[in-house]
Amino acid sequence: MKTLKYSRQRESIKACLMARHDHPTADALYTLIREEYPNISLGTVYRNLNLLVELGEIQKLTCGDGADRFDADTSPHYHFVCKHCGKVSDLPLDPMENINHMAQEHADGTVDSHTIYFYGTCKDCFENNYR
Amino acid sequence: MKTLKYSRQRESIKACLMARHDHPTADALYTLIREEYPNISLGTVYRNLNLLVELGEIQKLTCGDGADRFDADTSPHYHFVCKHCGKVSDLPLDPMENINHMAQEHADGTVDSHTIYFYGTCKDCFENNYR
DNA sequence: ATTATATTAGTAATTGTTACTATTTAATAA
DNA sequence: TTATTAAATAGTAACAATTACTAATATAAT
Repeated sequence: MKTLKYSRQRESIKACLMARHDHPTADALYTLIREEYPNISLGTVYRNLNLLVELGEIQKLTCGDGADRFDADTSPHYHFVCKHCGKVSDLPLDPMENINHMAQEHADGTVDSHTIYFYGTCKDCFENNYR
Repeated sequence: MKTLKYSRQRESIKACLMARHDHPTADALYTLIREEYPNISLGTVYRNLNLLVELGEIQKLTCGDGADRFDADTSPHYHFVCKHCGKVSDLPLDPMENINHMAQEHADGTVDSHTIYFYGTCKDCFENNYR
């Protein structure tokens, strides 16, 4: 079987993601990590992010704009996406486990999870007249 | 200003999408429409789909797997995504307007809409032992 | 019919992401 | 400590989804 081996790069990627609350894209993380590891490759960032997702140590966010984003907080929670600047922020709203059961009643299959993205205008964009 | 001009292709794209309930990707629609317009181009399909989304006549679904999907039903409703085969189906669950207000209380901005995707295993995949 | 402009087909370019490969690194055994 | 094995890497190429470009065509208005 395939056993996991330590890698400085992977540790750095995870540490970097944990230190942030802005849900960076793979490319944004790549730029950040290159300050510490100037010749890390973008493929290494992607590979490790996907691996960490598989291990359940981080989660991937697909919120409709271009690139996927990553979140070191794996507890169930929701996100708020600004339609103007694309910023994604955590929404400390209690997770609604019950809606899986509500959906189950109408679904043609077994429901076991859900994602919710809320869309609107963030405070910054509102104050700056939507940029 | 830019005035809209009729196009057979656009009509065909919309009609084709309205006739389906399986939320096809742009490429899937392209294949379907080529039966009627054998030399329509993929770019035309993408351009018109995006235009129809802007006009509010259809909606785009981004459910995390590869390509975006399109839905001619613009009324607020939710979707069920099978984690095994990727099939996306409508979930006739009453839209929860109230959760925008719930989110509003915790969001750093103005919330005006949301999307929910439910994930699980569809009946077909379950019966076929997950393929 | 003439004109103006939106739309198109076809193609090239871009973006986000994954795959490939020779080299390096980490874990293990001798 | 050195030798062995396999995982991870950097660098690059390939890929898939989507958008941009352009000359030709279709639509609407004059």
